[in-house]
Amino acid sequence: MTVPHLTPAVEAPSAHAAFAALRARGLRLSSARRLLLQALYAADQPLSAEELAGDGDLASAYRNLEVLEELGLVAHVHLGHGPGLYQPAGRPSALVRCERCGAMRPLPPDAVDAVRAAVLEAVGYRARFAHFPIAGLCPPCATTHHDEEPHHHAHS
Amino acid sequence: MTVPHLTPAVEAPSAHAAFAALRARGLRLSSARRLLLQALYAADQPLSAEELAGDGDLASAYRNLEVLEELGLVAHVHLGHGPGLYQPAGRPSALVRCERCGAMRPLPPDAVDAVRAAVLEAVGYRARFAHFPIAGLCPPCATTHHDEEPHHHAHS
DNA sequence: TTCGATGCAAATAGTTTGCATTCTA
DNA sequence: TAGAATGCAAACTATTTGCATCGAA
Repeated sequence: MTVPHLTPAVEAPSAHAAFAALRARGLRLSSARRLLLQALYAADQPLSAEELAGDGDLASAYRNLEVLEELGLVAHVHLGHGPGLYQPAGRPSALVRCERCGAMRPLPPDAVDAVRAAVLEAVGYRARFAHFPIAGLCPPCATTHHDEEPHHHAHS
Repeated sequence: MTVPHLTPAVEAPSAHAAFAALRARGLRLSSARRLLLQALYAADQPLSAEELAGDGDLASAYRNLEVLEELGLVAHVHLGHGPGLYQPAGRPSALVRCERCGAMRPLPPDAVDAVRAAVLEAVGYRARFAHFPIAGLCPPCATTHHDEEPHHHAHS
């Protein structure tokens, strides 16, 4: 097991680079792993273990994602509800997510810095948004009357 | 069902005030509900449905918490993993939580304002920390070597 | 004496684990 | 061919739902 909480990211820029990183660590490149990594790098958004597993075994997908995360090749995010979502390490930055319609947007680095500074000064914590996005309301949802329909698909 | 996302809080200041709010809505004050509300108001920290249910039925506890939340009497927070935690509405403010040891601290209002302003300016979202705390590392955990033991109990 | 609320059981979603088998290095 | 990784089944946690019974108003 040994799940390091702050693994220094290996950050492979592509599926093939990730293959190499795997071999370098003495791990084996099985077809399941290859497919999973290809799906991961091909996606332009974080995907669930189930989506990444495709037709393959879900348990294996979770096991592989865990390994890849320990290696620092992969990172996951927890949205409000639903499954955790995975993506290549390095991409995450900080996300802001609408609690009402689920719309997500990356928070620009300077804003991240401002938030970090405010939190650090106030309580001494080093804020991290890699695993949990900042929750809020997007402009349309914030404007809309509170008892109407959400603008897209609803979450909590 | 009808789970409003921005219920204007009724905010009863005590268990008895909550009893009154229930009756005012034409709802019944069962013993299960009384016990749950008493546990909720007696606690100085958010508790899980299981903790609040005690010896009583878990399903009923969830059902009651849902009702109480719709009424605006109760609010819940999602920590990293584990069950959702419930507390009387009005208390939540914004929490900062250590991803490593789980230590939580309230974020003072001026810091909350600073964070909200930064997020609003950057992406136009109205940040809310009622359901999901800000994740980060507390001072001791941030200092500690990354491969050592967490300072308390570990989470993700 | 209603109908709201309960308690138990069973279903669901997301994730993890045990274990015999398969396949990579 | 050793042992890493797989695939299937079963266990687990958090939560929800169906339904017959009970009890508060």
